[in-house]
Amino acid sequence: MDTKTTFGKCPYFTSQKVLTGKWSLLIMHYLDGKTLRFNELEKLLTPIAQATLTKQLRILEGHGLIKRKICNQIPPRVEYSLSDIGNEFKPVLNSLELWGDKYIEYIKKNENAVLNA
Amino acid sequence: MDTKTTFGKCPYFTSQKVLTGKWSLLIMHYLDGKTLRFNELEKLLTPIAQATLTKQLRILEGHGLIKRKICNQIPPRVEYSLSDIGNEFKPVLNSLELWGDKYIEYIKKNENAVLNA
DNA sequence: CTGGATCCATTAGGATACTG
DNA sequence: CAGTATCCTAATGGATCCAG
Repeated sequence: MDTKTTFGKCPYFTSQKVLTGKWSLLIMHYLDGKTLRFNELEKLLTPIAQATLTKQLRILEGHGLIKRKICNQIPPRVEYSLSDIGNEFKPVLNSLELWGDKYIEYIKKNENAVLNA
Repeated sequence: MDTKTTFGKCPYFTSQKVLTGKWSLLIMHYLDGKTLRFNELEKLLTPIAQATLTKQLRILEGHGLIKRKICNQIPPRVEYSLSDIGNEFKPVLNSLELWGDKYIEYIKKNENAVLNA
């Protein structure tokens, strides 16, 4: 069992491959139900570097999770949105958000515990 | 908004921080509902390197997601299991598994599409 | 059996400058 | 506006050797 064998077979390993990247979850979240321009994503993800955002978007697009629509205009306009399989990811985002909030609470309690110790 | 500001506030950013690591999701999955020894995890995660597994476990433990129980024996026995907050992660694992399987199907269809093109 | 300590190769993220 | 190209640094994963 090597990486290539596992990718495309184990759902966890495959997910982890797809979700690598410091910004991937946030991008998926922001595009959830919306269509955003490069510019708008950049602002939402401040302080992300422009080049970094481009790379992350290319990766997600390469994995088929997001769509890229180019409108030939001056100035250029490029719109990003979730693909079909990207939309299927919504339940993961929801459960992740719930857990993330619980975890943040857990951290706070833990900090207090440390302070009280 | 910088990294420190966001961590512990945005559930997505926080989750991503916690879930970094090539093996974290798989470890969480294997420990879901079970208690496993270092040795057993190592076999399940083949071909992971011993040192890598140790590091990943320390990271997850540091984030409070897993518990480490040391049984003073010869030979040594160390048992890993999910913590309370780690157990709360179960819904994420479930939705992730569902999506992962869908995504694997998607990849297969896509390969066929390419072949038929 | 578990895992610490090193060292190394690869990758990821980002700063910066430039372009249609 | 939405990139591309380049270079740089930090972080990650892993191989190897050693130890209680």
